[in-house]
Amino acid sequence: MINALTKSPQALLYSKFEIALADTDMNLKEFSAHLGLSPTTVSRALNGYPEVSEATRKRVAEAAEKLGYLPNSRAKRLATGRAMAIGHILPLSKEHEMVNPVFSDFIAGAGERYSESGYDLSLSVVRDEDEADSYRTLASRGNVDGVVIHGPKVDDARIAFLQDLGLPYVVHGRASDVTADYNWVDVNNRRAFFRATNFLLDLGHQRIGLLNGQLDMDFANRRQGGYRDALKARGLGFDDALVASGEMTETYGFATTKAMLSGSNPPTALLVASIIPAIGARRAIHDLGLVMGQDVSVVIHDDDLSYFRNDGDVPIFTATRSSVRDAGRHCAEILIRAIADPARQVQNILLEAELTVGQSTGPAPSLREILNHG
Amino acid sequence: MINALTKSPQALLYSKFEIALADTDMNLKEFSAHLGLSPTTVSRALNGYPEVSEATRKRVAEAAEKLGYLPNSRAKRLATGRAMAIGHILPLSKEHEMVNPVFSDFIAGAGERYSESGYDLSLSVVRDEDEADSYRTLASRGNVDGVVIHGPKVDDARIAFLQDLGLPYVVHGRASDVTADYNWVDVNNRRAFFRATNFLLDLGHQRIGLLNGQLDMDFANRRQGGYRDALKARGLGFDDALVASGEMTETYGFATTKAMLSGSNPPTALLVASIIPAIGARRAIHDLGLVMGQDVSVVIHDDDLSYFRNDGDVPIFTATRSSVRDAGRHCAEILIRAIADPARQVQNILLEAELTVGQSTGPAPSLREILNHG
DNA sequence: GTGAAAGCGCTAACAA
DNA sequence: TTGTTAGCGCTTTCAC
Repeated sequence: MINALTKSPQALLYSKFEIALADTDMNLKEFSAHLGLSPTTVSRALNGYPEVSEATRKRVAEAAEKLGYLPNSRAKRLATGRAMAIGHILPLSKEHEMVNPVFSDFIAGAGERYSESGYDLSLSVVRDEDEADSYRTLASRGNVDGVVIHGPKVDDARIAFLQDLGLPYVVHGRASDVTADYNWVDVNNRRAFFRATNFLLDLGHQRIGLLNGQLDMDFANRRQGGYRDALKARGLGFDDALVASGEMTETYGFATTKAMLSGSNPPTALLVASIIPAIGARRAIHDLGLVMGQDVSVVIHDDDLSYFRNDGDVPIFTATRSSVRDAGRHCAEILIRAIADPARQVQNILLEAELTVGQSTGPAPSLREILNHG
Repeated sequence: MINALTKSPQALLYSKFEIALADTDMNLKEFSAHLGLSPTTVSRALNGYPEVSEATRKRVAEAAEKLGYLPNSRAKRLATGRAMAIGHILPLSKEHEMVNPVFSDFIAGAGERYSESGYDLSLSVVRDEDEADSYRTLASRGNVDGVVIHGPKVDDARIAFLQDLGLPYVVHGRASDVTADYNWVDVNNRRAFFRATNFLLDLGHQRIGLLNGQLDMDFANRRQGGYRDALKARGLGFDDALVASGEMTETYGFATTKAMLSGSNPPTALLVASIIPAIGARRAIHDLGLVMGQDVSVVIHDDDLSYFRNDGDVPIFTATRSSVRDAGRHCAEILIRAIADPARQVQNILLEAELTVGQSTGPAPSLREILNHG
């Protein structure tokens, strides 16, 4: 097990890393000479080509393992013409420097899938205004074989752009105003908010405030649609004073909640689109001397509460709990297939959100009951 | 400005992307032939070699711009033997699937620096137990020129391992038990918690609860040291019942706070190591019928509150506010230099934390005053 | 100041 | 089933 070839005594202390280091880096030519085979045969054996005899393949695999031979990926990439990397572009605007935490989870899901297929995940952080250039450069220099589009706007320009570029892509989310067919993976935001609104309507609320994200973002737009549809289905109108949209920060939640509840005809319930502004909302309610879950009912939606894991003992409502990580995995899968077969039909995945606490159908439970996990 | 070479009519609609697409991908041979120069000269011109005449350099640069010639990075990487990529490994353990949101900000900072120097950021998500293998593979296949170590443990094994591997690296944080010299960028966690504790001591508190992270993590260990030192300096002992450590979730903050405040000799103040458990702590205080900032003083530490931006109108205390993004930038800088000059002396950067609300020195303000931003 | 030629380490036609 | 040969698109000696 332990092989102290080039290891320092210190490194030997750590069980987790007690594996022999490769002697010295070796290339295919040397490795194949060592085996008395041609580089071609060895390459074929290692890459699973069918024309290699099983005996040879086994011998090669064992020797590679034993000698620690790993093909140089730079050479492989040049020879095959494939980058073996997927690009994720993280645009950073000057106004909101904030990075969406959900991004981490998505990346984690996609990353797992990539490594199964030997793809690298190439992350570029670029200013908003340089985004187009980045895609072009990525494609032109052959740095990536495909990209994932994050945070699509309602009329996102990147889709047409990448289509023209001929670079395979998947959209995490959708762009409602783009009519073309393209690969996407999205959560059913409309339905999630429809149900969350219904949940509050079932409790008897008539005036429900909505704390939404920025409306140029497609997901926020769809969420508002779900909210509006639920009200409409009960014959209730859409009151502008009860609908806010903005960047989802704690400050936003605080200010908006305070303003709504201090208004002339305040809402009796709030539907908050993310846990972050909900923190601010909770504070605002408290500051006004009101009690959450009594004076004001609150339903929180969040795409992924894993970080805020509450194990059911914290009475915040989760209108939906869809796994962002799953979305990442799906995007990766679709993209890997699209790269392998560019003529492939586009694929769309619509993930349904879960209602984790309470039910939006059946007899309406009292808010107190739900707060006590009834 | 607008050049519709190969663009679809649809793409033309979007002003942000109204730049001509490169005709078709062109290689150095074609490009240099087009210029009536040898590939060698063109390569030299583009890479800033001194022996090229200014006239030629200018002509080449302009033609490259005009024709949209970009060198193929796969070929470049093979020829130079450099990956032009930095690896970040994101270990994912089975128990806590959670991805640290701070990671996003760090990555953003580092990424900006990387792109200035043409480096890619290669992000690998691997299971905890495969981490060593990942480093080895990354190095051996030549996928990256260096790596950043995240979340070091007190006696982190990766440092010795990478040292043996000969792969340049920087540690984001430190490993207290590792005596060797190595590149690191860290925040002065000890001092931050020393000051935060003093802040509460100055307000007259004698029993201060600490909600800390997992103690095998180096940063948590140092934080506890700062807390302990502050108490010691006032002749106060360390009460085990007042010190908790665990994964920083909302649940943890809720349960720990409830337990501490329900104890026989409860604390009058809490020092919470992150905003996430602080959300749970706030709830627990409220559940017990206590008022935060009156019955219990709370100081929150957080490495980066940018996401929870409170603009000073939300009375949570920020004991420190160091920019994780800056740390990322520094790490990138050090690593890029280390790659360029492997014989370079190690570099260490210790960032000081800021106290953004209140002061830990001078006359102690009343808690009410501070809550009202006095 | 410029060019010709030989790699970088692999893959993939084409032969055998 | 295995080997020979010619690239992939750059960089980089070495010669002019």
